[in-house]
Amino acid sequence: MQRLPPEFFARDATVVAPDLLGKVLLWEGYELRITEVEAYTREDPASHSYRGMTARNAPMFGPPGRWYVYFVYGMHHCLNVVTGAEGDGQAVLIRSVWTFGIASGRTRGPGRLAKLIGADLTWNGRPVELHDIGAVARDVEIGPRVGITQAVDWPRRWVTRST
DNA sequence: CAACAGATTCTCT
DNA sequence: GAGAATCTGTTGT
Repeated sequence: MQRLPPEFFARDATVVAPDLLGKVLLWEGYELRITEVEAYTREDPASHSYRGMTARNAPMFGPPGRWYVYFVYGMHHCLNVVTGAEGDGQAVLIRSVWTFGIASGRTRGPGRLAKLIGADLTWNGRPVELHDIGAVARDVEIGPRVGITQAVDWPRRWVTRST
């Protein structure tokens, strides 16, 4: 079990995203293994950072390896990891994880994941603690992202069925 | 300032 | 497939 170093996140979101599959987030003593991610970069029309920095997306322009949590639809929080170099405005959205312990299974959607682990706006800018347990994600599929209307066809979503 | 769309999810049709 | 819950950012009058 090795904690991912800052250098891990200081790469392009499209490179970090697939590399995050199989990595582990420790929460309340349980291992949450990442199974679905999406990459968002500055030149992406669907990215929050596309039109520059605002109060909400400011964490995306901060140093990599920190959390970027935003509130959408007046109801849900979404959990992202800032990537690239400071000022790049990149992030990887963590859409779902595989839970062990309580009830093993795949979480459904980024909103439910954030609620499960209690992620909210106070997480913004805090260092990310993810671990490499040596697991290799298998059966990785690349496909279109979810819930957007711009650049829908950009292959920037990665999913693995392995646990 | 009003209108609308949005990196969501649940419920009913 | 449509609607609700209801916050944030963008665009237009």
